[in-house]
Amino acid sequence: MAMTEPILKEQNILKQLKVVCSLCSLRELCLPIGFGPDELQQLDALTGSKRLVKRGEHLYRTGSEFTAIYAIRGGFFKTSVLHDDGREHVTGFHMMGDIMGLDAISTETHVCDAVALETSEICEIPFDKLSELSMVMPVLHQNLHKIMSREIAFDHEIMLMLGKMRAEERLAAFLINLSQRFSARGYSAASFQLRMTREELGSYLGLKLETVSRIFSKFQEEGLIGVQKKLIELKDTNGLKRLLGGLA
Amino acid sequence: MAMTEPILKEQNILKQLKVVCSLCSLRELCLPIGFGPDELQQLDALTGSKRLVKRGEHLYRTGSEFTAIYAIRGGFFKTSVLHDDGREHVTGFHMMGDIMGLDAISTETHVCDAVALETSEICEIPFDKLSELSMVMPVLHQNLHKIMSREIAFDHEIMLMLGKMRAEERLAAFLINLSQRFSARGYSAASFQLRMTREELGSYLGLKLETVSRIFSKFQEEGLIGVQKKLIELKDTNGLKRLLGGLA
DNA sequence: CACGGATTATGATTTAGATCAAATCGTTTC
DNA sequence: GAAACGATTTGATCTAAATCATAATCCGTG
Repeated sequence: MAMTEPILKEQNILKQLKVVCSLCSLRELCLPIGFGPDELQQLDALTGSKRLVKRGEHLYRTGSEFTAIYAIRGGFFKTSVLHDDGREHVTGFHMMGDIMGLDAISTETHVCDAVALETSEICEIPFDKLSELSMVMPVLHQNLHKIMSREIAFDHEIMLMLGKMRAEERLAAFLINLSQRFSARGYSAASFQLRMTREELGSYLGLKLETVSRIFSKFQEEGLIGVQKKLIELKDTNGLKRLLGGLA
Repeated sequence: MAMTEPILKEQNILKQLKVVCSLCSLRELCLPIGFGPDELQQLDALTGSKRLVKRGEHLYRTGSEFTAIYAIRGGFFKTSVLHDDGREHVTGFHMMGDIMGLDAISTETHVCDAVALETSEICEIPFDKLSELSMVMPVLHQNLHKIMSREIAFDHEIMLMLGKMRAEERLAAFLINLSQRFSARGYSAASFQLRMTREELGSYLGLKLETVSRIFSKFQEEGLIGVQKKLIELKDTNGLKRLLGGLA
């Protein structure tokens, strides 16, 4: 066993290497964006541990042990922090191609809740395995760095939004960003279904649900968007961008 | 040359390896916190490229090429985003032991300005060299992951602050956090000098400078803190923590 | 050390968004 | 299909913080 195990391990690593190479060609470690259907099928085949998370279910919870990061194959998640007094703050919305759980590497404990807003499919990437692989695959940990770096830069944009923008600017910025993210994934940039409630959206934007609702109505009156409950249609994207003025 | 270069390169890497090993023992890659004077001296000796940045000078600017990350040896920095219309948003304050520039890995271009708020000393860590080294030093890139992960988690806390807290809560949270950071570095937790203006602090907290000033006065009246211009004395830390209520 | 610009403190007023309230619409459940 | 609950819209009022305004103070520089 002492003799065979290293060899087995080597073979195992090589096999995984191949897997991850494909993954990487599949656009930077599951992550970035814009999977075609073919690529998704590849992804399925490669990452053995695929899992279904039903609407309302937790992918992980604050305080639970960090063992893996998660690439979203399809569906929609929110991440949030819950407080003693019951208040919830939504820290992000995550969709196909996004990676979740990176903020837990430092403490090895999850620091937020991740909840599926619709039934979703994720691939679980055990972090120890990923670390092992990145040692023999420089590209892999370069990509991991990039992913985390991007998240930091994006968070700074959100901080800017929360700290400097007025309510209308925040909602406009959100709609434009969401539209771009859908578009990058091959969906319509002009028309999409919101997966979160007005309250969750308000929590993310630092607004109350009534304010979100009012601004949706106002944007609709002004012909900027069409709103039918959760179905949003961007009718005048440039108009929305103009709202942002000097910001973003 | 084709024969000797690989050997030279190998030697070079080994030499740097030693450097970085020491760096790591020096508390996770320059970074974490709490350098003693001895450790700092070691640090000086190890990282050849030490640099002085005078008060008001830029360490890097938005749009400039990303070549290195920076470990602060001493001093104080702010990072900020500047907008077309002249508005500035401060995204963070950074002190001894902090690492700056990680948000630029993704785009290979800096996405914010870093300005010294007092004359500061930094060690520049060329990123290509660091990447090279992390390939032969797993610990190194694990630490890099941890550092970035921590930054993401911290940013989420700031998002919470900006999105959910009232002005007094924000300032209380800021003072407590700053106190803890000073304390972790061996300085007094109860008494410290602010390096930023009320305006910069307001920008960071999503408040106007007048509001910051008023709340400082209010906290002083209530006996929570002492304020003499930039010198802050925490007189009732528990009182400040109580202000945060359920949050943080 | 005196000048001038930056920084801070504080008062008066305004306002964006929160809060309170109620009606409507959807959707899940029995 | 009716009841019950959650989500959304819209209106009326309130309030925390912004804005406007004016001193007072600090600090760098000639």
